[in-house]
Amino acid sequence: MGGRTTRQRRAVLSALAGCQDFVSAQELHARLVADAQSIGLTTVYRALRDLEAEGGVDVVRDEAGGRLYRRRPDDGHRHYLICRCCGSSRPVDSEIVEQWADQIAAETGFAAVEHTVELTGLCADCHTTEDQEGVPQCRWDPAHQDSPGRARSCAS
Amino acid sequence: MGGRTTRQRRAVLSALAGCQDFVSAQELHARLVADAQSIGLTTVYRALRDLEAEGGVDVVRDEAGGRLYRRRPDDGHRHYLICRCCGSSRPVDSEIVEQWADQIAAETGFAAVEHTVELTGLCADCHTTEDQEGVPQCRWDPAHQDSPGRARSCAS
DNA sequence: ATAGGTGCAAAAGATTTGCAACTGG
DNA sequence: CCAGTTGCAAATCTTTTGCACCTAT
Repeated sequence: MGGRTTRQRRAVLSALAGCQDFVSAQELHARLVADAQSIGLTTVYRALRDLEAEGGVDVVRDEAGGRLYRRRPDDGHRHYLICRCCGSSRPVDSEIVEQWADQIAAETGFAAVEHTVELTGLCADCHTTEDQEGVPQCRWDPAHQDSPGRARSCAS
Repeated sequence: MGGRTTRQRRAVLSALAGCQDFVSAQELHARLVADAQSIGLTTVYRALRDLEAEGGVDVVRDEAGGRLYRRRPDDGHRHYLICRCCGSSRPVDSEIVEQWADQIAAETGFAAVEHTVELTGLCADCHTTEDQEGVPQCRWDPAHQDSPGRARSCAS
């Protein structure tokens, strides 16, 4: 990344690397603090903002509109399928969608067409678990997951 | 819609019908007030929240994560191509994406897969206008459009 | 030395909620 | 009548900013 190499930036990068799935700035900060790292929430926000600008992370929004970040694979931007229950995520092949977007661009005369695609569902683990009495309870919504499920998605 | 038929609900529905493009709760409220309608912002939020729950509107998020609403065509949910400059929107054919999403669901074992797709670009009008010196200035971002462009998208 | 980075406290915004007053059916 | 609606003020919550103080380079 462009900026200076500070202890804090390194910590954010490292914490991000330890996450398989999407995390919010707040979550990442909480992890860092829990890991005895001294860093301000503001700094985490700024580091993630910069990383986003540099293309170092992929971003999605949670149901409340908040940003969730995930380190971007080396091979460029990707789209993900995210479990609404446990928060686990996996990149999906989106060639078709990319082509579709290009085609729309050509047909409509719009320029600089960009696309956002988010897939959410319930992963095998989550919908297999016998709690299928109606709608699953844990949701991919910050308000309902003050630790459960999503936790498993990061290393230490 | 389910609830009671009050003057306010009717006004919201009507204002929404007069909009071709996506509007925020705040914008809709401003329009209503400008139109001499007496209605509280809170009420507009509640009406839109209810409409969303009933499937009466399509929703997208602006760059800041805020919700933007648009009356849903009678033939079910759609995806849109929105101009980042003037805010105009048009439904696009997304059959391919729907199928793609279904296929992903089948391949991954995820259940209840839902998708969000947003296409943004610069419409013919906006990128034809000679202001092509570099990046267009007006953006599909609430912070940069305190009236220009987007205005044209609603009737009256 | 010095531009860039930090972090606290405060600001900003969008949306929600408590609650008492109101009203459609 | 009375459960559903309203609207104002106040509360939430996430993200941004002002500013004085640090620190890689």
